Amino acid sequence: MSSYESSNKARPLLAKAYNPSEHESDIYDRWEKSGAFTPDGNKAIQKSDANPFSIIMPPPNANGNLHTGHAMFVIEDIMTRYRRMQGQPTLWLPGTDHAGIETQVVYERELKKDGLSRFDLGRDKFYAAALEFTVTNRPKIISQLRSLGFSADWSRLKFTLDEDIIATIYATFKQMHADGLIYRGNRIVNWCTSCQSSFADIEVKFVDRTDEIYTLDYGTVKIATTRPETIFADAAVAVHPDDVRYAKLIGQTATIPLIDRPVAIISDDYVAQEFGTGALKVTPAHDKNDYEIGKRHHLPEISVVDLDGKLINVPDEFAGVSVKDGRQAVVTALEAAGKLIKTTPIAHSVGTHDRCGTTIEPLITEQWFMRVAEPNAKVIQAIESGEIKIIPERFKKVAIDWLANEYDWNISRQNWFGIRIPVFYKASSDPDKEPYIVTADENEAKAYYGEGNYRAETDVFDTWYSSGQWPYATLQSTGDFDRFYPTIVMETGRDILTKWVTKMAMFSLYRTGQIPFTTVYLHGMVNDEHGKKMSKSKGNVINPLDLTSKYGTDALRLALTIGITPGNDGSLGEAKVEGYRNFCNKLWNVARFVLGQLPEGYSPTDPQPKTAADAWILARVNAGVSEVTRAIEDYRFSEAGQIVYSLLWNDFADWYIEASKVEQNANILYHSLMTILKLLHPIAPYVTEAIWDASPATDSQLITSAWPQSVTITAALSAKAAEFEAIQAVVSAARTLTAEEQLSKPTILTTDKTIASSAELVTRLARAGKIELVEQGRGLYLGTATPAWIDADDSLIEARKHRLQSTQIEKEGYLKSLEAKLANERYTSSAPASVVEETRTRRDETAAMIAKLNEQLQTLVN
RNA sequence: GGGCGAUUAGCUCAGCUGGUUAGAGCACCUCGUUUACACCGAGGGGGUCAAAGGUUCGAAUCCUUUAUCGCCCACCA
Repeated sequence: MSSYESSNKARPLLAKAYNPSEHESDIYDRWEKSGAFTPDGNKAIQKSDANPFSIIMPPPNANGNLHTGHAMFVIEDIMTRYRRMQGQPTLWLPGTDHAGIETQVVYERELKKDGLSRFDLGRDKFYAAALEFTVTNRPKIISQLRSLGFSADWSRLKFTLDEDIIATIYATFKQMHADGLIYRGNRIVNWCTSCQSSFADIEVKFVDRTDEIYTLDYGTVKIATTRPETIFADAAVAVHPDDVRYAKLIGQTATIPLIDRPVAIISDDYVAQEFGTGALKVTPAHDKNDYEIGKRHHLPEISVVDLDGKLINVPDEFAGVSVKDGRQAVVTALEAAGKLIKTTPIAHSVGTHDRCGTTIEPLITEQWFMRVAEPNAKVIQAIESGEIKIIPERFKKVAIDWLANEYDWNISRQNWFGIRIPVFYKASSDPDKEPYIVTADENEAKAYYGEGNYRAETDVFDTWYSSGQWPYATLQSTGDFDRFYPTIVMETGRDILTKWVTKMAMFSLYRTGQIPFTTVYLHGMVNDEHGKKMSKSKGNVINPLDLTSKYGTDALRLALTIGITPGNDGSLGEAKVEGYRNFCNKLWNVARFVLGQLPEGYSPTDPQPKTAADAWILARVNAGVSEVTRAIEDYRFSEAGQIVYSLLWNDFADWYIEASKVEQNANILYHSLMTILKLLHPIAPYVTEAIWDASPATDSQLITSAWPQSVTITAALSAKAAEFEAIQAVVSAARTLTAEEQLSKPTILTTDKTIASSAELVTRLARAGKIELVEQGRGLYLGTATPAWIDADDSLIEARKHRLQSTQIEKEGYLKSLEAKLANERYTSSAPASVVEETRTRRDETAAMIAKLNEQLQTLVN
């Protein structure tokens, strides 16, 4: 029985080199048209008891361009393709993200070209226009993803602003609100004056900067500050309760310079005695910590910076000035008033908005918050218990630490392009009505408040509030929830572990009572060829599409798989991709050879080994199957790639194909090639499919062919395979000697009948003239376990004398160490038996080689 | 300030729970038109696994300390 189906569709591989662009788009179309990307596209090989496999693709920005981060989705494709071939119902669900604030900024730039701003359009029109802009752009990123060969089910493509997705977000908000997890508060938040919105703590990036710290005269005390422009917002001066210097001042007042307003001197543990003067000006409205102090001491919250970053509620001369200019002006005024005691440079870190780099202004504004403590606790439990597994494991701690320490989450944003928070406020002051109701339906608001008596919330959700619900929102929308939820793997960059992955887990446990995925696989960042971070300013940004157009998609995919480990940064350079292009070409030519050898009308049958080489390659391929399978199952994709690489090139091409030029076994050639194609297909889908397509004996596509199974190798087969290994050792040694001594067609002598009986094979592989079976060796000993010599005259032996001697010394040293090891009883008793046994074998082999070397050197002495 | 990671051949990196004389690709050197492949073949050189201690029969791998680089977190104005 053959595992291969028959057909006559073979198309010869004519091109001498693999040309990716000739094949890729055709193949992709064929895959997609056949339905292979859909969950039951592998119906023919689907096992009835197989577990469904699903991955949700992290949705790229619909307005964005493909970068190396997206290219890393190749890991997801590998898993998807592997599972599909394993006969599991498989779903890789793609989507795109409206990317609220980013898109808004980009689209405003577009508007600016026409001399317009978003205010010219108004909120609703702007939203509609930005949405249209996004929908128009979306096909670009999708086609870029497709060009990378990603076998996602595009028929299920979702968008973060799809109506049903939004409905899910609304339902979650409503439920959370009812459960008391959501509240509205006038609190200090991170405000970006450029984006005109508040942001979550995690979106604040601290950058190290050197600024000036000013020591100011507050009358009774001196204070140190980096923000003199906010002195007008001071509500108190705080000192540490244990600070003897200030003990008697507590309860008295200090005087804010320039405006001569007295403020209380209070004591609070927060103050660091050793910092500055040990006295802190407390500005509740413009500093997060001061805000907390203010709450503890019931201090007034005086705002002196507005939403545009301009000074307000300050003396006229500073009003309306930016924070930066205001600071300078205030310093000048302080100096003139003799209140500036000193100015010193200080290295500190300043919060900036991670998207636009603008310095964050802590301001008090009305925002929506979510209480995260309780929901997060459930996530921590799921991670700690291992219900959610994180690869690499060390990120478990990162995730847990983050979840345990997260403050209430500011979920509202003031940008315009986003999902509006489903709330209506009453416009009148009717005391009988709630100040706001939670609903997305305006009719409800109308019915509740009465026509004209309500207004809609204008804030939108933090983008992570909606994307955090992506797994179940999408699957519910496509009708796949029951079959594919929870998903199996979430594969994403380790940089959004806290921002996104933890949120998904939190929302999912809250809404579905289940984890959203069982395994989180985190990839690191892709750096340039020197391991340096890619950045526009350094000009070392690599565009994956430049590489694929030059070297083919498979080459890029291999480069992003091999040599890259989870959680660690990897490097990508043109040379690496070029190397894998060469590999693809190697495979192509191997296939050209193999397919070219098959007889007319060839129909494969089960491979039966005849020669030692046959047995050897069967064993190698079989081992490859089990190793690659295990590596993929264990998420060791780099190793999986390396194993196939070496199997194809070092084993199959370098040895077996060469051997097959002496004695051919079509079934084994064919079986080996087909198996390698399957093993490589998840990583390099195009070239493998192209070759599969040209193979004579199948009418199905490789993408939906069954993953190979490894079998138990019989003792007889492995004995036969060992014969070939002996041949390889002799051939290699002969080659080395031939090359080093620049011999031409030397004669190989051996006392081993098996080697001698493979005369044609050995001579061809070793480029030897001939091989003779002899009773007694002569000439130059090859140093192999199987006795073999190069027939040589004394001058050559003399020339090799030093080499022989150094080899002898080296071997003897080695032998000594092995013997010492075996003499050590603690070694023989505590090391595993197999390890000890191996040591014994090596000792015996080494001893045998030394004996022959001695023999050889003996003759030289004479 | 705390935490994490990295440090292995000239370069970029593998090396799973400690067990052959430490690997790969590229680069380098020497040969080679053996018709599948020069996007190739054969051979070669190159590493005291950052340093110092420790645990162990055995350490690149585990522990401690140090150094350098990188990342994350953090409320010191």
